[in-house]
Amino acid sequence: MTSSSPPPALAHSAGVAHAHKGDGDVLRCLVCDIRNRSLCSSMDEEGLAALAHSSRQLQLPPGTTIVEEGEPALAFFNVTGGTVKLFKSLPDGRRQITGFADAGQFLGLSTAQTYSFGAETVDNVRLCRFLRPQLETLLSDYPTFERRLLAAVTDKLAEAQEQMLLLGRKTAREKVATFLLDRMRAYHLTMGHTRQEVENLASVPMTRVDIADYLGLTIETVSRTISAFRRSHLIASTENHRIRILSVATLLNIASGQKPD
Amino acid sequence: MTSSSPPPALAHSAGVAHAHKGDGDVLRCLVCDIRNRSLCSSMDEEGLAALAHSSRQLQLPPGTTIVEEGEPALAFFNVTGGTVKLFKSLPDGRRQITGFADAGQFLGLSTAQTYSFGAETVDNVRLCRFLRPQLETLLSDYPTFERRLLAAVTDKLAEAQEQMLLLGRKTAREKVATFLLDRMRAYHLTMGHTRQEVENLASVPMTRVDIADYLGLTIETVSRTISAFRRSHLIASTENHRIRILSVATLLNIASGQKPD
DNA sequence: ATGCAACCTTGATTTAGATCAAGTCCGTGT
DNA sequence: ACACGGACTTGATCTAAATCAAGGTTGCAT
Repeated sequence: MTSSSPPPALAHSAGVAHAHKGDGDVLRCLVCDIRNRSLCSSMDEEGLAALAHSSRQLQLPPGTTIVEEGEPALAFFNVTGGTVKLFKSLPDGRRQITGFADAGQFLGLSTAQTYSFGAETVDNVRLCRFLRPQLETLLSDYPTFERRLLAAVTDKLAEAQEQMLLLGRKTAREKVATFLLDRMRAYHLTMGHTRQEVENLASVPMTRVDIADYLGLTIETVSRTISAFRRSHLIASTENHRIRILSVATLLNIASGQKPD
Repeated sequence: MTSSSPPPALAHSAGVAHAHKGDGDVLRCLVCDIRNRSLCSSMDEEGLAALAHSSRQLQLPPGTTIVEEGEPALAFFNVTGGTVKLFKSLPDGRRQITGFADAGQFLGLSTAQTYSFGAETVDNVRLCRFLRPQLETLLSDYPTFERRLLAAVTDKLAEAQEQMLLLGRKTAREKVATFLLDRMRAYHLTMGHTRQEVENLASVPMTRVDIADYLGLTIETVSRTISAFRRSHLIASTENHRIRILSVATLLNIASGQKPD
């Protein structure tokens, strides 16, 4: 089983310290470059002003705690840059990362009074924070926004089901192949569709520990499997947490459970 | 890896054949006994009439296919009796059951044009079927219903994250203990809270194959683990797919990852 | 009441991935 | 330039759960 070292755990207040003023700039959401890949695409110009008014923008360094398991669920977040990991832990430190939220994804929804999961930045992260009462006002005032959120949560649920299939029934090899393809898709989504066929890059800002805790493996198995893919020329490492995928088709076959290599 | 034999796979039409007329009885939802444990609790009397008008009630025998992976997502369902299993499969037949939907639970939400999962009855199931356009009308006409659905999907997502922790990081023993406690809670929820402390029963209508495919184990490991619990007097088998839990506290300890037995 | 088929249990053996154990690589600060 | 620490890789060994292999139980249909 894998555990992570105790996180730096900056409190909410630390995030607030980094917060932009945000009171005057009704334009913030209007000029947001990833708006159309997020919930906010459901808003007209007036709605965007309301969003800007209801939220504060935070800029957080790697390893910052955003949400702590069991703490009161006070806020909802929209990631506008970087990557966040969401996780659940067992008392002895075993940890399962339940997802990575890249730019355009939301996090922090809860019907309970407390969060049932933790969230921490992987790299430098920008996000918009909505306090719960403000979010609820938005949902009531903008039915298209609420409908969009319902669709987004529904998609997250389908993703979670796919991940359950991976965790319960895929081999280490299949898990890693699936992960790399997912990270390629994440990269294409956030970078826009510029030259995606030419590049086939996957962004992997997280450590081996995080990957292992996401796939239900150990870091050694993740490392060995990636090495094996590299030896087979299915992938090639590049600079800076990037992996180039040399054979998408083969990796797709592996990821979906076909025999061949 | 585990696979299931090809299911009987009655088509939608089979379900329709069993359908009640439903056109006249505006009272159906009003008199529904599990209404308050479901989405429908968000509706006033007028809304309940609208629900009855928008849905058809189906009665399906064990092993009936409700939703087929990859088929057009035409309907949404509310389970009013019995237990449904939801699953995803790999091409070679490996299967992961992503959840069991007992009375009061919904299934069939999808933003995609097709279902990304399959659903099949475990025992005798009663459910209400809403076609997509009808569901969308209801969501638009009854904001409290939509809000309730959002909350329900959010809860399902939290459940899915809990299951990812189980699949990725729990031992066989911990998985089975968690499952038994979950089934006890499911039983208490559907049976009302009559004498729950006295009884401590879990309803387990599904086969070992289903349990194994839900927990990411083999049937042999599930069987051995349940036998071991019985030998340790943590549980006792009773008649008819019921298991009596003799030591909830110990099982809770095991389920949450503490060492002892 | 008997026979079949599906389901479940138990035992023996194997194996994928975990654990244990060194290293290597790389970026940062001095 | 160098050494310190964190992240990663690679190899050797171990083990929890899978696989293989019989039986046993149960319930239903004749």
